[in-house]
Amino acid sequence: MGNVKSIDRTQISMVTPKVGRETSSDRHTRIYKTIRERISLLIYPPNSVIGETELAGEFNVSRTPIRSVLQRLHFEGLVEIRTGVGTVVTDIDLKTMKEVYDLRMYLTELAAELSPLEINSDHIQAMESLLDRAKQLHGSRDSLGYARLCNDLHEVLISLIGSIPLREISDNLYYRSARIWISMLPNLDWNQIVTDQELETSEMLAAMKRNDFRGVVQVRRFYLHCVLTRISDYLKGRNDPIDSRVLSIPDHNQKYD
Amino acid sequence: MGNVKSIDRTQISMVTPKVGRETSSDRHTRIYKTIRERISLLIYPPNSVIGETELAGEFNVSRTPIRSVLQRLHFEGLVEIRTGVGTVVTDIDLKTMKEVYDLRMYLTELAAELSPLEINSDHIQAMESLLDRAKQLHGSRDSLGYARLCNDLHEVLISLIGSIPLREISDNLYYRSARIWISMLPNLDWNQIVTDQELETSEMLAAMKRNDFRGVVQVRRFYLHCVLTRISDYLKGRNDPIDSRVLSIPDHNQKYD
DNA sequence: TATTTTCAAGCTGTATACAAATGTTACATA
DNA sequence: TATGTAACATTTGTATACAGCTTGAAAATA
Repeated sequence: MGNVKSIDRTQISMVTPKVGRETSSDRHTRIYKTIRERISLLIYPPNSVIGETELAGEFNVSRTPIRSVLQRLHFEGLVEIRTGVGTVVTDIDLKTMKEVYDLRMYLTELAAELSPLEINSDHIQAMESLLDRAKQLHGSRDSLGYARLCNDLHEVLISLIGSIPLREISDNLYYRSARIWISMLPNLDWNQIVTDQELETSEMLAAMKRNDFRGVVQVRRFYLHCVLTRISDYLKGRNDPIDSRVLSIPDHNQKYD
Repeated sequence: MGNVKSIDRTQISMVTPKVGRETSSDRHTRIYKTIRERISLLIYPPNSVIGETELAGEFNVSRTPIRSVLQRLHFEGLVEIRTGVGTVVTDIDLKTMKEVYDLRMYLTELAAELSPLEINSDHIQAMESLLDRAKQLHGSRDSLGYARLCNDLHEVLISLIGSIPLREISDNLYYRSARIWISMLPNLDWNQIVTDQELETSEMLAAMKRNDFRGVVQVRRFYLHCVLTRISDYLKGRNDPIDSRVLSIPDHNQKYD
């Protein structure tokens, strides 16, 4: 066996670089999550252009690491990189949206079958916090707060998925479809939306207190069904022909700044 | 409305660049598929190191486009990029392998439910060709030919999936798990494997001739179940403790060349 | 005036020099 | 002999200059 010194050395070399400074990979993840969140919150709305140089300046790096992040977002379907133009936030067409929501509904149920994790007090506390935030949304029409709430709820739910590949796929599909729902909020009944959200959260919380993951995912599946129905109903209600572009309601064509 | 001339101009500008030279995106896809195939065929075996400079030389580009491809393969879990070391082909641990196979079995059935495409004569012809190739494998122990056959069968099957997100996910999961099965071939009964493959293909072909996509995916699911069972059985039969590394049979630690 | 052409500004794509990290190997030393 | 150390070769990570492409506006032209 090794002596005490060699063990100490190993421990030091394991700890030092983590505490000391941010890894290249860590920085990639940080920038990636930041931009992905901005897309999901419509801070970068669909069809807006986000330039590499601009982001490089903001995060104090060169274009190279930024390009790495943007290419990843491109592979995941969140942005489109056009030569000579810029990196454009994608705008989901109707067919893809339907496909993604259908998939999410199936995979949500699957999450309860494929090695679900134990529900612990941390999860329940997180959900209680989310329920509080849902209740506070009734007053003002805070779309951004609602969007953040959706993201955080998603975060709690995927943390219960034991299968890592399934968790990654669920995460990807969520961010691929979330923005379209948020984009529609201005045209829908705010009180109804917030009430639904509050109901969903409280029913999930109740199921989690019974340690009933299947109950949780059934609530989730029903919620997704409702969202998809609301979107379809709204699109049917509009008179102009649906041109496969869903989000032409606000004017998104100008550059973000 | 625009006159004839302007229409002509549009058509020209749409066609010319596609025919003339390879797009940057096309080249990315070509290199990506090439390297991914090499990984799936064990030309780059698990734990082998593939250097950026080496690939850059082979494909006559600089490191930059190669890095783009390798990062994509990294996001998809096929390689691990280690600073100062190189890009290493990943070696799946037992738990992840089980998770991926379980997922693939569920998603295979889902493919028949979610907007399946029509089975046409092209598909049937392709399958008949695959069946021929399977029959010819009986004589010599051609692992590489078997691996190519598996890849080509996979290609036909995902071409029947109408839902594009589901197709992409299925593709990704296939390449994430395919190598481990190929890695095990030297330790298994060759005739049994080839017979199974021939049977799977012929049953799928029969189902396709009935235009029975559900039949096809049920054959596929059963096949995946058999593969998973074979892998588990083999691992149980070995006496050494399973150390979460599955593929320690051949010596993969040296560099590919 | 309407249309075509030209060109310039701004963006992404690529190549490359250099920085940082890793692992090995030789060497000094207890 | 065993061990710690330091130099070195090799690899990935980053910054940056430049090339190629796209778009829109100005200028030329029918």
